[in-house]
Amino acid sequence: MAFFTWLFTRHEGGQFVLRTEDTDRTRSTEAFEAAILEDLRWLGISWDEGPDVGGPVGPYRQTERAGLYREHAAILVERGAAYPCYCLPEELEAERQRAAAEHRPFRYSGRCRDLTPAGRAEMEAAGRRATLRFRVPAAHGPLVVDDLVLGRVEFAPEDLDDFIIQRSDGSPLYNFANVVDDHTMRITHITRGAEHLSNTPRQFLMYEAFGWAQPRVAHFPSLLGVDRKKLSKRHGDTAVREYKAQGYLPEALVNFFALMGWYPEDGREIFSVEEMITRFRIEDVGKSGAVFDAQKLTWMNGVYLQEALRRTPERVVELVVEALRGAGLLDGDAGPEQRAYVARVVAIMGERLRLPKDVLTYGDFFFRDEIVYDPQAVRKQFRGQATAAMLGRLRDALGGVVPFELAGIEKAVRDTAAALGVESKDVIHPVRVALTGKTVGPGLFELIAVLGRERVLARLDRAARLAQETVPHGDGAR
RNA sequence: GGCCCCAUCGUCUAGAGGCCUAGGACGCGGCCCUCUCAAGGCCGAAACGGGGAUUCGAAUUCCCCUGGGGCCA
Repeated sequence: MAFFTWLFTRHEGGQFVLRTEDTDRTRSTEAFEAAILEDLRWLGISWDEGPDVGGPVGPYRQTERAGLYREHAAILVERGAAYPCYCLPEELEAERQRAAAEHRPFRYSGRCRDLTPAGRAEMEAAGRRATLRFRVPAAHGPLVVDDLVLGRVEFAPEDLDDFIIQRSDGSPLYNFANVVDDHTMRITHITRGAEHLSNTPRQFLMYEAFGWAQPRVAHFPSLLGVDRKKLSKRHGDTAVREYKAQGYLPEALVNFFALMGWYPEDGREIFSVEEMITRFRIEDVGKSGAVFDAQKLTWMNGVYLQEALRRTPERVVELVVEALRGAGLLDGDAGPEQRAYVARVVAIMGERLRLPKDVLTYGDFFFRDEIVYDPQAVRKQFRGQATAAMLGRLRDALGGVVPFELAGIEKAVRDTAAALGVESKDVIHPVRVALTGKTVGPGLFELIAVLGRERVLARLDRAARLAQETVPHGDGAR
């Protein structure tokens, strides 16, 4: 993906040229491009030239460069470095099948390589439309790729078949289009995924045919899914969208991506974009593909969410509002009042969040009129009449707390426990269940203050009735 | 199928001949702290794919195999 290219150019102080490679027309739409650019921007990845901002060597969309490719294909044909091939896909497929059946490697037969003008005319007359094939030179030394990440890699030219550079409809193939683009855009360093390594010798051959200097290349390790298969482009791109929608922070994503294949010398894992750029060294990039570990990403997001909480709590509030909306616990048009309420909630439980949606597991009760009692929690903390009585007492105590604030609330709870001759926690736990329906969540006193007297008293009442019905099991647990 | 790349805990990785009893991080388990959970602190389980070779000595170099991935089809 564009990520390492960005890191590399920013570190080296070069120009990052973004190009839309949409020769694979089946899945290329303007909307698709716009979405990708938007995601990159959201991640904080910036470029100096590209389809949206233009630049001196544009246009930056391959579909807008069709003429350029045709011109250059013509040059190769003129030089004899490429030739029209009239073989039909079905014929090629048949040859391939035959090769497989006879257990020998499939090579292009070269049938059209030395077609005479008369032979070509015959094919044309038969209504065949030609693709263009690149003629791999017969006697050529080893093709050496001196990769910035992988080191020296050699390919034997005789292993390369004459390959197609232009489809019969005149559209260019990826490999060819890239060579033309990279040269005409004066690209000095090609940085791309490792899956393109095998294309490199073919591209070098084309550079030679044109008489162009070869740029440096760097192949970064691929990102793998949990199945160890390479994350497809589509897959990876939609992933960013999904993480964004789930409330992941872009800085967490960027930090996480950086660690996929590259580690700073001192082993630190959390660093800012600035640090990342200054410390990034292409020679430290690993060679093996890395599996995307969603759990670690989530952990890292927690780290950044905590930082955001300290620095810009309103940003966390915004994220939490989105999560609540998504869960249907907040109106679509959360007004300032509701936001202020969410802010209070975030203030007392923000440190528990790794993802905005964690608000649902720790604090959904702040946003429900009817809270949901976790049966297990009820069974564990409610002891029939005794609990009901205790809740009633606390209700009365809380009813008299003025102002309804932390200190008074805590005193009321602890005094109730003392009056009952039990430990504070023996009151706190059942009360938490009574007010929230669960055994996990923010501190009880804080939560009571945020909930407010009215709701607290109502929930205590309701819980007392529930507790009464909850007869302790005779299982000897206590 | 041919060619190419890769190979350390489940995952991301440190390690560039002795510093390795293989280190860190996420995750996992335990303990502590504590009103619960989370966080935090401490502790723990967990890896050099296999076989040769070089060397006084190999995770580290070389070869083969195996496995995974990719490109071309």
